[in-house]
Amino acid sequence: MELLGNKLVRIISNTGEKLKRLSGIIVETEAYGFKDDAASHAFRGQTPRNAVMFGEAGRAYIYFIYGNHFCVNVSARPFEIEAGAVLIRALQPVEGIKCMKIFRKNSEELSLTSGPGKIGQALCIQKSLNGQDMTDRKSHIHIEVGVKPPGMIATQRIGTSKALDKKWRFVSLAKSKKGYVTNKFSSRS
DNA sequence: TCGATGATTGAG
DNA sequence: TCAATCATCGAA
Repeated sequence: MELLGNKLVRIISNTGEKLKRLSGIIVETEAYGFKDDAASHAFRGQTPRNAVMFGEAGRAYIYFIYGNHFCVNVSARPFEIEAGAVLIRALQPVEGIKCMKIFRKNSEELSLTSGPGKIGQALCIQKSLNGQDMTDRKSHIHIEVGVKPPGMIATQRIGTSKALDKKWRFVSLAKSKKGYVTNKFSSRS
């Protein structure tokens, strides 16, 4: 996927002190489409929550799930009419690791951002970031272009029971071996 | 309005 | 294997 290897950057301004910069290399993503994709939030049409998926590409789509977790997406539309987004599932932490550990309550580096909800915690993601332009380096959450990893593989998606035939989960093979990505490769039948 | 549910995580 | 936990959505 296009996003793999790029850097997700989160800038936080707390207590009026200098801006803190948290970032990580994107090592795992999942794509979600429109009406042909039953697992997508956009499947049933546009709602206030998924409006970003129908808007301009390159925006942040932040949503709250399971009562506890924030997930980060980048809106993307493969073709004019469609809606869609790419869920960022895992990062390799780069900047502000110490800070992330605080947000994540002192966990190990490998498990800091190895899951969608964990990224939400580690990067202090809030709903107010929804709709931010992620192509603008001034945004408090944005993408910086990096180097594409050599080995990328596509697998079945995780965490949803719908449209399992679509192999739209993309991971960087090298990073997955190091343990930076979610480790549920086999789903229970 | 009300009830079901989910692109998850962490503990048991 | 299972509970936590709540915003969102669709049906009533």
